[in-house]
Amino acid sequence: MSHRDDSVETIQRELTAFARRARATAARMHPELSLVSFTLLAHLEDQRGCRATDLAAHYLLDKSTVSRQVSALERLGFVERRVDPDDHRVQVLHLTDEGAEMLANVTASRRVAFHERLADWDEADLDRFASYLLRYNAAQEAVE
Amino acid sequence: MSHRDDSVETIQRELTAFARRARATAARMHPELSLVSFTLLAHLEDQRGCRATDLAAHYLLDKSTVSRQVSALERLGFVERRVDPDDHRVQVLHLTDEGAEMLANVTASRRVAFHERLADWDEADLDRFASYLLRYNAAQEAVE
DNA sequence: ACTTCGGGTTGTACTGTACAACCAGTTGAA
DNA sequence: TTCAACTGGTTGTACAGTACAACCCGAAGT
Repeated sequence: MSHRDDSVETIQRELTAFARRARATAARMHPELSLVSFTLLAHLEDQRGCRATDLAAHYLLDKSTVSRQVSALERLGFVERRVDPDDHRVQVLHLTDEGAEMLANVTASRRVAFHERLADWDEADLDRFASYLLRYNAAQEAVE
Repeated sequence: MSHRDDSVETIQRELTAFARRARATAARMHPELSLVSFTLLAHLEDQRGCRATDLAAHYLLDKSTVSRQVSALERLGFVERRVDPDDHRVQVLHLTDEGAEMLANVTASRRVAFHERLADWDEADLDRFASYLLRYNAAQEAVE
């Protein structure tokens, strides 16, 4: 097996290991906000509101899944819906103040965790690692 | 925000994005073998058999979860249990021939997928990406 | 011999997910 | 202008994966 194959094998194995663990780790760290909910809230913040359909398309989720997730987030008071006056079918979703606050808390503690894990990396390595992940995910997105 | 913070932020975001997608992608690619089942089978192959408890410890899963996963894999004919003659409580799990074959098939097609995704990477980048992932996961394991 | 320990299973409950059927607005074409 | 097709969203249903707690059984140490 070539060195190249070897590297691909390692990348495959390690990314898989990471994926397997990620949800459980997130759940342990933030029992109050699942990885998916967190992601959806972050997207809402990022986009300053969007439609449920947009979330579904962006994250490759079924619209029913998004509908239920959003309902849960609404029940928790983290999200509110505003009917679009131009098209009464659509509900534009927005973060509430509580949602924004919760998101900020979770983001902050995630940030701390990541910083700890990466504390002994030098800046050049961090930079390269980040760019590799971006490149990998961009390629992934392109084929899905 | 420093360049360092920026890189950490990106790493966090991209790893999270990857994790979110991994299960769904795996399920689409291999409806016959979930990411978890695949991982368990791979571990069995790697270790040439082990106990359910070992799987639970290694993957931070509850023993009941492993018990059910293993039952499913046994029903599918991919795994067999052999009672340990020295301790009648323990069942040593082994891949069956069908299990090994299925694992080989899935491994092969996963390998192809990863090779495609990484086709235009040069060898030095692959090598560094692999080593970064190893380093990251090793650090992660240490704290869990 | 009795207690405690360790490996494993079962009951139960919850989350995340998909698919299909549906409802309610919107839009375009006959 | 009306009706069919489309679009955004919800609900019914089903399933995988997971955890926790209660339990069973065999092993080990006192």
